[in-house]
Amino acid sequence: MTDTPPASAAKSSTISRRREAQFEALMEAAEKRIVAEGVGALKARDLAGDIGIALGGLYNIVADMDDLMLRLAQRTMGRLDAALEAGATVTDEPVAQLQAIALAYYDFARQNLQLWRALFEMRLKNPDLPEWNVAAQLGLFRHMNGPMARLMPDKSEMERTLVARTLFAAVHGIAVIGLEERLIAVPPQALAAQIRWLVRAACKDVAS
Amino acid sequence: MTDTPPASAAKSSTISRRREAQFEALMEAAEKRIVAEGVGALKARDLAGDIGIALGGLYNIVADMDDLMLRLAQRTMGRLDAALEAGATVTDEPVAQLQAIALAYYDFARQNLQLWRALFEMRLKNPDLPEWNVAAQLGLFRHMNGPMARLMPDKSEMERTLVARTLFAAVHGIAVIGLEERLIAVPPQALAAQIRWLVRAACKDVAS
DNA sequence: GCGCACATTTGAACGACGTTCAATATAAAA
DNA sequence: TTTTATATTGAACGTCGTTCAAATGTGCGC
Repeated sequence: MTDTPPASAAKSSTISRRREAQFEALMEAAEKRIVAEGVGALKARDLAGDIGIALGGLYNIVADMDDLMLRLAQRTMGRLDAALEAGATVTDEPVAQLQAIALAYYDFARQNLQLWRALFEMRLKNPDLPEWNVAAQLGLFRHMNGPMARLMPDKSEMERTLVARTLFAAVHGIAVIGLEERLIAVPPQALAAQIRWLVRAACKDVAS
Repeated sequence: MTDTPPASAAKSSTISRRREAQFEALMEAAEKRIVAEGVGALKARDLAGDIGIALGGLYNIVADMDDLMLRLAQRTMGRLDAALEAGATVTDEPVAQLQAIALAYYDFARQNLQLWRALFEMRLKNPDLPEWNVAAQLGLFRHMNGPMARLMPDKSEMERTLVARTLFAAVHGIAVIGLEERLIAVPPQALAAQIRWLVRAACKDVAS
């Protein structure tokens, strides 16, 4: 039994229709619970009850809880990817584009707080992620390729991706610290302004 | 039984000498296990065995596992604070000082990877932290006050702390993403260069 | 309709976990 | 020594993810 990719478009035989429906119901139930109580509140028994199957039946839909969480992460990253895509297409000035992507990331995190948190807070028994999950993560950076190429046309691609990752990571850090409710809250608008400023400052310095 | 502050310097009566020694042994055993296997591998039974007491005896030393982890976090933050302090005193040029603090943070994270990770990865039953832990977190920012004041003398203090937090968060994000071994590794030296660059770029832009 | 092979679903049971608490051992006081 | 307070113990409890033999359901040739 190998690692099943998220969506196998191969055979839609009626046999697995039921399974797909169960899987979808499971995902939605899990997302509801995460949104309501955080990723730590995901319990096998609760989920089985939510979708009306016996406890053991969960393991016919997903391999285990780690698998469940990785699928959820995949969904969330899919939505995040769409949000970044939308952010990247509102303008075509490179700096403004990078700012829009950064703000789209922050807005997504804020409006999907628990699901976004679940991306990092899930503690898997097996520490190394399946390739399809790593690929989805790395795929998020692709939205920066365009503006980065126009911003630093003389630099090597390696250097560009390094800078892109640094920018992305910095914005991620600002979101993480800023949305941590255990510390003093900073107004969302002020945080957005900070993100805009940092991206602008970094771009100004790096423009070759 | 109220929340006990980390170090009560009040009475060092011989009565609690034993307890202090047990506490110290417990902390060291816990840190060893975290360093070796990560914070997820902390088990009450293992720790009790490590320091030679019965399982139930743990709850005479710490209130519960959450308490244990918060104490560990306090220790780690103490060391981190010292590392930042040391970084801040190698020069007195504001930008270089901020860069040094940022690099000290990154170096600490790299050289104390698992303990540093435990600061964020611990999942507590009770989500809100005790005041002494929040205070320790916020205290880490104080090393930036000096250089920030010299860098932006005309801005309000509120604005300065906001920028300081943004910078800190950005560096934190770079460390988090950079030290995540599940993604493609970036050489530590390159990451350090990125941190230096970002701090420099931000300071250049913000200098009033 | 009947019987048979196969797939799916079930829920009791298992081991690991954090936590509790009556029983026991140890130390202090009288 | 006897009595009282304190510290330690480890069996037991509830919760968790996971397993698996048994029960139930499904499709098919006759």
